[in-house]
Amino acid sequence: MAATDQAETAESGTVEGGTVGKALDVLDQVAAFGRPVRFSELLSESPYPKATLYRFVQTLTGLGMLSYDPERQLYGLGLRLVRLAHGAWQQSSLAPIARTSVEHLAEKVGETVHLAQLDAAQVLYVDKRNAAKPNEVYSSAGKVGPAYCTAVGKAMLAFLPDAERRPILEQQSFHRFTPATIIDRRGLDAELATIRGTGYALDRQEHEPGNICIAAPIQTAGGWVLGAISVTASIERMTLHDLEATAPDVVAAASAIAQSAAAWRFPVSGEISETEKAAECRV
Amino acid sequence: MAATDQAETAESGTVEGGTVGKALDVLDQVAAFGRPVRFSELLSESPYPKATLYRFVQTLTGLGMLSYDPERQLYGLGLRLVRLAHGAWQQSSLAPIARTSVEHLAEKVGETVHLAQLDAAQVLYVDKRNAAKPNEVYSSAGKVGPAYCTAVGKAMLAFLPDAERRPILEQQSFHRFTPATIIDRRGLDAELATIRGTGYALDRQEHEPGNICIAAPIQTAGGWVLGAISVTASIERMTLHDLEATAPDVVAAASAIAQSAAAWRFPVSGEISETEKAAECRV
DNA sequence: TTATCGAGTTCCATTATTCGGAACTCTGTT
DNA sequence: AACAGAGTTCCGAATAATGGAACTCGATAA
Repeated sequence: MAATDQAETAESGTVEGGTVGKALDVLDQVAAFGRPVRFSELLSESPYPKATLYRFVQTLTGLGMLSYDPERQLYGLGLRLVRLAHGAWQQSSLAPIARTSVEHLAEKVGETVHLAQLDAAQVLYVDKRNAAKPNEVYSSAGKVGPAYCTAVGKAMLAFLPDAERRPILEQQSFHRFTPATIIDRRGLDAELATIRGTGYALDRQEHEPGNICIAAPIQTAGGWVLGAISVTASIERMTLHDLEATAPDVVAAASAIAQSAAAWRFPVSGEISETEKAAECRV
Repeated sequence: MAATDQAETAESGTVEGGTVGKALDVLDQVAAFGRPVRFSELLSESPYPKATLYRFVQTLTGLGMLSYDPERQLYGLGLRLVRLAHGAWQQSSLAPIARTSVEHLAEKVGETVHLAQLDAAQVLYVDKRNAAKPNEVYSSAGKVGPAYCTAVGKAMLAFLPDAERRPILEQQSFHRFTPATIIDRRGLDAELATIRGTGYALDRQEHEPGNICIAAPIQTAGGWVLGAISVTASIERMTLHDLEATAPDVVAAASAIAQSAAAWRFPVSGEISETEKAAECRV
């Protein structure tokens, strides 16, 4: 479940000594509860002494990063985060660039499509499209999942340069979600090699019983992994074999996104040409 | 457009002396650009000296709040924000609670429905549903807009207690977006009084030319303003009169949401017993 | 080739902020 | 009336942030 997934790698507590890092740890902690919390609840799980934690919580509340309900004395994540995340989603995620491709794929295969990126050893879903009931987008954007047992996660891991993959693998907790979950490094290494061979990754009910997925990595021309796109199906409606038949579509979607990304990134830094100057002059 | 809206009240620079506040100011600054930025661009608009700003940017990048593209030397908002915002949206926004009502309303009136809350003197859109093309949800969640010239903003302002409304009004910049925009305090006060009379607010192309809206506040039994829900239409498809005919539906949706919210807030914390119930009634 | 310039980065003594133990205030309980 | 536990405030000590200045690196000019 979501709560379990989150707890998995959440403990990688910031190695940062700074005040800002500590404050963000507190935010993460509130997020980990998944519901508004009492001060004492936080305190009991916090490495900080009462007065210190209290100050943090006060500061964060004052800054809008936490919300506070004085009635019930409950702290929750603040709306300012939603505002900031909107920008993050637009600027740093593949979602806006990939939107058309995601929709295309969803319509073509008639199943749920996910777009994901790596964030600190975890899979972060940044977009989702369900052909049948095309809603609930936000319900998924921002969710996190394990990298070692999801199709998107394995697709990304497989094509990562060794130097980057190693530290990420070391942070995985290898929890057995289902009987099919790969829970040892050796097994995963083999799986990743296979994926490198075929060009796409499969999730054979490794994360959630009854759910199978196929995913392809989104890579720049230079081989840099930007993210992954996947199709999810229920075993009640599709066999793994059926799903594998969509591989060409998934791979095609992934490379279409990669191309859009390349086109998008080019003019970004290009020494701010005339076009951008005009737009920028007046603020 | 969006950039303008944001710039309006964004300058309310944190009055906080703390390090965390300053770091968040930097985040806001990056957000204000609306695109990845060079260090020097930030520096030129920052109150901090080079070394200080540099350290902030380094820290934030290390913490995942900013992303950095070494290739092009550009900083953007980081994906960690997306992760946190997911929690914020679920915990602190009305969106999950209101979802059914929002969809209901969208289907009934066949136009775009917005759900908004107040965040630091600005309107923050937390959900959206377009009956025609039921997508693009995230494209709207997290967006901000002016409070004084949107239907949702005015609906909330009108029903806020005096003590809360006053400081918010003082932070408004009263920019004239269209000829219909109300740009003086007196005019706005009169408008708010009218809204208190009718129970709903109208936007007569005050923010965007060609767009009209109707909104109702979402209030607890005790009169606390939680947010607002609105219907947006284009003048090409609907007259203001047509739109006003939906008022009962909008108001009904708002009160349905308020009721769900009340029900939701009760069982929130496990060990709250009889003692706190009394406090609740008095809101 | 060498000088120049600006962007980005590092250093470190000074300064201001954060830290956290302990004491205090409420509110509800024994 | 005494107690208990959550939440809050205080203040000297400990720590982290500050920012001027110096340095590196590329690119452009002389």
